[in-house]
Amino acid sequence: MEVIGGKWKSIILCHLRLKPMRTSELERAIPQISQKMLVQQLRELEAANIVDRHVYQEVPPRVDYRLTEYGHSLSGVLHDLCVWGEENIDLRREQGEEITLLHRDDL
Amino acid sequence: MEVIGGKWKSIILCHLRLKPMRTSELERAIPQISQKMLVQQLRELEAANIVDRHVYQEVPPRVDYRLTEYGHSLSGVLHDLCVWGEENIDLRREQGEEITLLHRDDL
DNA sequence: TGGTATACCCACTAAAAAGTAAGTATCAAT
DNA sequence: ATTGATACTTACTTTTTAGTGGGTATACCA
Repeated sequence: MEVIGGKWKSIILCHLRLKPMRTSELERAIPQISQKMLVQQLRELEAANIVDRHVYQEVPPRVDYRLTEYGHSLSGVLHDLCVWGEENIDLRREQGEEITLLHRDDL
Repeated sequence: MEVIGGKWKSIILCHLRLKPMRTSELERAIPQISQKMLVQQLRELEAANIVDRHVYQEVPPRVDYRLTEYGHSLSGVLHDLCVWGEENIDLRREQGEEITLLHRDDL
């Protein structure tokens, strides 16, 4: 939980699980996140060796982030959690709860 | 993540996954948690319909907590997360990191 | 020279989560 | 009347996490 906890990490990871993504792509994919939080969470995931920051030697600058091999070892858990979460949301929606979150449409 | 996030919920759930437990048992099983946090987290898990608070009509009072059926649907994910976490800890210990947490010995 | 594009970084503030220490309620047994 | 056991509450403080609004650096291109 220390590694994937917090408001944003699991969401970021769910995106990166599918393909490497650039900063700006992630920003678009997760519109609610601020630049600061995005960078900060990516740094922490990098420090935990879950994602790899890949810099292209180009101008204008280009960077993308991808799961490391170790990060991929989380993929299954993440997927299951995601599936559970979506069922969870469905259940709660059926019970009339209003849920407007970062799920489903983003993932 | 809203349901199982935070510092304590996943730990509590990992215990309850195995068997119903009383307040005092949980306190002993998770020595670092304060009474306040334990009760507070249990209340939140109850509100999310993940755990069920079972009161015995006895004196002195007796209460235990157990996963609801819905809570059990998390059991698999929780287990996988736990396994990943332990591998994670092993890896980091091999690399000389000092980790003193609530894991392994408690679970 | 100024504009564009990308990927940041920094200082500050606000909000949420967690921690601490003490108190409450019940009722039986002594 | 006091103690003991259990399961909480409450008030308060500290720490952590998240959000806001700005700024920086590089280098091409007109």
